[in-house]
Amino acid sequence: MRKRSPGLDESLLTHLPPFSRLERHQIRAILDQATSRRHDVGVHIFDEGAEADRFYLLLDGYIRVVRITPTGDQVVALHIPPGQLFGIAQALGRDRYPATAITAAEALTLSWPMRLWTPFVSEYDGFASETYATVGNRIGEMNTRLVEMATQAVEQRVANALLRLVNQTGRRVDDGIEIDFPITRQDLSEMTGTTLHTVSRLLSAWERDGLVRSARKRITVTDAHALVLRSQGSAAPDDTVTPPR
DNA sequence: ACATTAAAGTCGA
DNA sequence: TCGACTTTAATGT
Repeated sequence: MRKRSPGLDESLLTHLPPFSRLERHQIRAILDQATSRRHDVGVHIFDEGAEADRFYLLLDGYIRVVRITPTGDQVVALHIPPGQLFGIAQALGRDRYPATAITAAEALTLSWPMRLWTPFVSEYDGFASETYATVGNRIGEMNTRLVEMATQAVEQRVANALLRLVNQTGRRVDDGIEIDFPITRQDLSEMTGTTLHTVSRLLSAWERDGLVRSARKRITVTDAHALVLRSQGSAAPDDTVTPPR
């Protein structure tokens, strides 16, 4: 199941930001300490609150980072695309995972024991600065989502969530950009703090207007520009003043 | 403007 | 065929 990975090619890591400044023999050493693993879709790689014993690099697939409330409601915090580290509790000064990581699509990961985190940071040039940069980006994204939640109407939030997804995980297809992993109305509602019904109605309306095309678990944005307009909203929120033209 | 409830339709394993 | 997913409409706040 889980296997040692001396057979992995160094080129797997050479282009990725955390490792891009390293020598070949350094990457070899890193790979030799890694465990590689394939995960089916929908499995928990680690759970919120569990002891953070390993950190991970996503080679392929997608990870959904989720928090679960006592009543069982899920909130999707963010999605991790291939090439990024996750489960890096140590970088945040934690010894337990702050959220749950679930595969959004079949995934391939490398992982290392968390005790290697400190040596990696001190020995490998650029590792720390690059990983803190991605941590910063994630915090920035969560930050803008916080503002969206507080100020924007549901249609704008869902439009923004969709746009982020196509930007981060979109794949070009003939008639637009498709989200690269299966995603349901429920998932989208959990990302935007609304219900699956509202998401369904919005997607139906957008499909009628030719902005998106969707089948079950598949969403393609066919007119990103028009969707950007929806994400900015035409109607002003209750207590804001609409500036004159 | 949006959630909730209810019902029914559709798709895939 | 069954359950997961989706849609639609009616009604509530």
